[in-house]
Amino acid sequence: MSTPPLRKDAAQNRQRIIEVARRYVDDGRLLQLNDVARTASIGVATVYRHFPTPEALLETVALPAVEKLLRQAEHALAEDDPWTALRDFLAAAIEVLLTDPALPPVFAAGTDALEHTGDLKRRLVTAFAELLARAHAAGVIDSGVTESDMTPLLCGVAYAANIQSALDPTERATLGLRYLDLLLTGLHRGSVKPAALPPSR
Amino acid sequence: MSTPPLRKDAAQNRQRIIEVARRYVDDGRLLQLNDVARTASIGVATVYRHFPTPEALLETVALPAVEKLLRQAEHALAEDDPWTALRDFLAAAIEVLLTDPALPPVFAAGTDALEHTGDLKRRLVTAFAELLARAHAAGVIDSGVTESDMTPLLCGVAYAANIQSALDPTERATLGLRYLDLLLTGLHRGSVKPAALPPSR
DNA sequence: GTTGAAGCGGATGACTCATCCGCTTGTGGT
DNA sequence: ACCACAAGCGGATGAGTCATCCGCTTCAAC
Repeated sequence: MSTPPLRKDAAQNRQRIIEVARRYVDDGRLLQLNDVARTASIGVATVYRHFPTPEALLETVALPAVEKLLRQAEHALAEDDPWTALRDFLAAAIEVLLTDPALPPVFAAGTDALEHTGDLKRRLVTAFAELLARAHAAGVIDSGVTESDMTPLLCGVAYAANIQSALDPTERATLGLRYLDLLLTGLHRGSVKPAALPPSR
Repeated sequence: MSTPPLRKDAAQNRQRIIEVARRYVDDGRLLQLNDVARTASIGVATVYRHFPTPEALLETVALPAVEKLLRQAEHALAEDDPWTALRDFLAAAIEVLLTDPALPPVFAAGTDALEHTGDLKRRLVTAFAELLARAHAAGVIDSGVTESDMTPLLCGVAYAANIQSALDPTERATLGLRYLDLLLTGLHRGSVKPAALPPSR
């Protein structure tokens, strides 16, 4: 189960591959393993050994962002008001989803389809479920909405904002937050209209 | 501008190609022009002549569905209550989007990127904008939502429902309607909660 | 320094893509 | 009925991508 530590040169190569891939993703270029190998001046086989498929590589590229999000989820769990906690976390998630092009595919994939991120994402989903459960307990959210609805809905919001491909990433993030606001209004239950999201941060 | 009518055999081939492609789409197979050609027992070049790219073919496959939707939009314009009209049309759209796998790409593409459907889709968007304008005029909808938000939001809802890939198409359509309901609640403005969608057409 | 395991790389065969061009067929004119 | 020719056909083919295999190199434990 546990992999023995990588040889020094191997670890270096792996790192290099990830860096190059990150540039590809940021530039919106298609991740092609042969191509990445050439750019990194590394043998094709080496790349394939570390990452059998483009998806696996993408996943690894996305990993830091998932970690960051997980920290934010845990931070949100410290917040007192369940609605604020949920809302702020969702906003953070949307922002990251729209800022880092590596993330949406990871989010859209089923937890178990993920080789490298699976565990991490499961933890994220758990924290997420907890936030949702608290909101439910407080009665501030539509009771028909389950935990398994949240990831798809989040991806849907991100997807919607991403369709406006003419916009630059920042504008798209803003749009995404606006769409999230719409969704949140739909989700919210309670006597008062939920406060709109703060201007962004 | 106007193309001279196709030779009889050519028209036949074209039709055959579309039929085969339709099967591909319905089965969720990837549309590969060479592949379609082989299945249809038609030369590759013939396929490429009629449809230079898989997208063009897909678009043509989607055409009847777009037409159907356009009719529904026009039908909705006959409805008295602006909110009901908008809501019912959106529900119909979601249902079609989730039922016919050829449609989402066409909807997600910019109106002008479409070779064969462009005109039709523009008409659809126009009817759509009219429905939205009426809702705005009646003050039953969030004033910040513009016509150009609607297609993305619709695609987002469809996308969200489609992520649950384990579900069969019918269940996914139901889920999509539920998500649409959430969105509609977010969109709606007025003293009373909007009536939920009827149980499905 | 030696040794064997871990890792490397690029040549290569399988496969997909889309074009080109010599041949066939439908059609409009006589 | 026949002809002429434009419209259309098809598949062979070159360009390009993908992923594997295996002989060679390098690391690190002793």
